Amino acid sequence: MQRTRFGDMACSIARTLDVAGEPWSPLILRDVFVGISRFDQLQADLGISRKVLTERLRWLEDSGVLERHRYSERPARYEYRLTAKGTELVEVLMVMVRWGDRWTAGEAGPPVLYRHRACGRVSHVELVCAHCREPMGADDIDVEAGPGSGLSSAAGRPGRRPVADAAHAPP
Amino acid sequence: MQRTRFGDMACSIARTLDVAGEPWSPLILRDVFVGISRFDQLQADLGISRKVLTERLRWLEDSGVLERHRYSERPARYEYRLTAKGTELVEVLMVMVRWGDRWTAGEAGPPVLYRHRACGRVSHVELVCAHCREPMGADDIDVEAGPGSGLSSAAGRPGRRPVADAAHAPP
DNA sequence: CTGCTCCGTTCTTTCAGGGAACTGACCGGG
DNA sequence: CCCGGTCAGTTCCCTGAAAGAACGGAGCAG
Repeated sequence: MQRTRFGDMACSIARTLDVAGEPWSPLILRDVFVGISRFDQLQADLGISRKVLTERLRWLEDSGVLERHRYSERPARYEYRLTAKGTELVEVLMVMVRWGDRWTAGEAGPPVLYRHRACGRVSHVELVCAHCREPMGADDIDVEAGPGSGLSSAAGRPGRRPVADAAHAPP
Repeated sequence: MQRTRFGDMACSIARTLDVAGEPWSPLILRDVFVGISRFDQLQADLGISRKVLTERLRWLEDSGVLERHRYSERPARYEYRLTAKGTELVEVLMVMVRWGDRWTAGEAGPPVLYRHRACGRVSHVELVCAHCREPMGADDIDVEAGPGSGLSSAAGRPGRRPVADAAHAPP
């Protein structure tokens, strides 16, 4: 957990960070996604302190991103699984992988490859507009105030990025 | 900065987190992206401690994600801009926004809207395969060891996720 | 020369992460 | 029946990083 609470900000980035923003959480989700799902496995694989791992797992469970599933009665044993909410969060990781591969992989090449089951090829993700299906990167959009911004209407003067600091309400 | 260094791990997620993984960095990038680019603006907008803001900006600059541009001589004044590397990192934020909008926005609706310049519509991003352009989410892929994995070849037995813990080399 | 803005340092306090030992329920073997 | 081993945590102390607030200094306006 970070010192400052992000969950109250009127910003979807901040609210996402509030769930999975501190450094270990994305790696925990990655491990659970690839099948490392038990406490000791996670601890050994990540090298995380058991204390912090416990805290993170509880937090992710409380956030509805992971669920704790008892796979053995009587020596009560648990494994963690991604919920639908958590599986969608993995998409964020996939884009992070893409960026890391491009900018930090070095000469060794990417450490992991993704095979797209639909077409059978080793591939990577690309961002497109949900409507026109054309590429939609950071340079292809304008930002506007939405209903949850705390502003009554979009009053930003026209420009490259109409609304600058309306992305999050004042305290 | 986190206690444990992620930059050395053979995992693109960890290496991305090493650059922008601690909680404030994504929000700094968001602000710079929407035009909040000066020190005092950032500090006031985020409510971050000035000390930490200084550290983060240096780190992001050293990582090649931001550049410091002097917009005024003689009362030397600077603003921060996204590099190409940083602009691509914003794509990760866009996917985080998508997730936050879907799962944490509540009844107020999303705080910000993105208008796709190519088609003119308010939209959101979707992940597709770079090859076949079909949807490519967490459930649509298999993971395999890549050249940078530290493994000589992909020896994982076939299954839903062929390579489980080969995603990152052993210590 | 007084106050103001901008962009940071420096200082102290506090709190979360790291590391390692400990618990406790269960199981298998000799 | 006791020993060792596995799994899933819990408890403890120590240190280092974040928060908060004060300070600095360069320039400029009045």
